[in-house]
Amino acid sequence: MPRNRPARRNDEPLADSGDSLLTFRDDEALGYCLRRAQVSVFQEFLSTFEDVSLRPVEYSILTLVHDNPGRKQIEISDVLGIKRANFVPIIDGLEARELVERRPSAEDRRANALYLTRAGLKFTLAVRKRHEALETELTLRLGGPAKRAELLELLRLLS
Amino acid sequence: MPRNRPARRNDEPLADSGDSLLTFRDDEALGYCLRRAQVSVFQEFLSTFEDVSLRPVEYSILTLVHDNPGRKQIEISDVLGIKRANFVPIIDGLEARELVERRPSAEDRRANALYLTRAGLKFTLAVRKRHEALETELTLRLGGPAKRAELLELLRLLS
DNA sequence: TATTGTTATACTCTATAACTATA
DNA sequence: TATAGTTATAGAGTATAACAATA
Repeated sequence: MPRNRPARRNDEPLADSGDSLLTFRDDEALGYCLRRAQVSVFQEFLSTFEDVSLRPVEYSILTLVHDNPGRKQIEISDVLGIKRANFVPIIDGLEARELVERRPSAEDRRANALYLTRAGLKFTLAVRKRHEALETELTLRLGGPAKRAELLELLRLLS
Repeated sequence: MPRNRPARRNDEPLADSGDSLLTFRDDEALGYCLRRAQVSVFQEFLSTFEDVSLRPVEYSILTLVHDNPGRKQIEISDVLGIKRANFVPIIDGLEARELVERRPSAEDRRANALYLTRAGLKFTLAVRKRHEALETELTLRLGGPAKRAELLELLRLLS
């Protein structure tokens, strides 16, 4: 949704002038603030990886296939909460870029086993490095690793 | 995105059995955890207000118009980060439900001033009550108001 | 019968361009 | 010339149904 106004106190009266700020109770609502932070961090991800055309979901798939080579499409898509029907064109894209390979599964001839190509491995290690730098930057903004851990803990309570 | 697996330690080795859990580094990544929590809380919002067909964006608009009656569409949509073109059908819907009214603006004949109808006011006060209950429930899950404030503070640092 | 990958399709969200009527 | 509201449209993301091959 957002990209929003500087925060203001909700208990301040609304001035009468034409272009005054609006009172906005929702900027203290958990759902709204979660959404705003999530969109902001995702946009930061997008601009960080713009030059290599990498979306968050593709990054997750690459790291997942890297750490779990040979898994079926359905196993990878399940972890990410992506319907198998919607997963197909995403893998199509990664395969067209020769980062990921579909190979017939040895145990189940219905299934595709997913692997990183050599180029995919190199790419994945590189973007993972950049992702770590992004996490470090965000951690700094939060006030250090303890604050980051605190945030992750609280987010987990809502998930 | 998610609806995910029980958390596990990323440093545990991946077992060889066919249906073992996958290693998933991203479940410690800020962006991913933010997204998961946001989706979860939004889904909770949707099921809470399912019987009155209220989406988060509509709730925000109603409270915003309630607290700032007579504002132009562009002023309300700007606060929420919604393009004015996309705002039109949303207001169409709220107007069709007779919760919100477009009235010609006194000062600017290009603009629509937005107001709650009598029914819209009643509806807004009712859903605001239920929203407060939802916030209370989430606050409980976080471990109390101090934890909630902590979370909001950390989210603001990322926004 | 059930599952894997796939196609087709639809619905929501979001983004842009262009039009009109005003300013 | 710029702005408010509107329309049309295109792109993502997400959801379901159905089919072929295989379990």
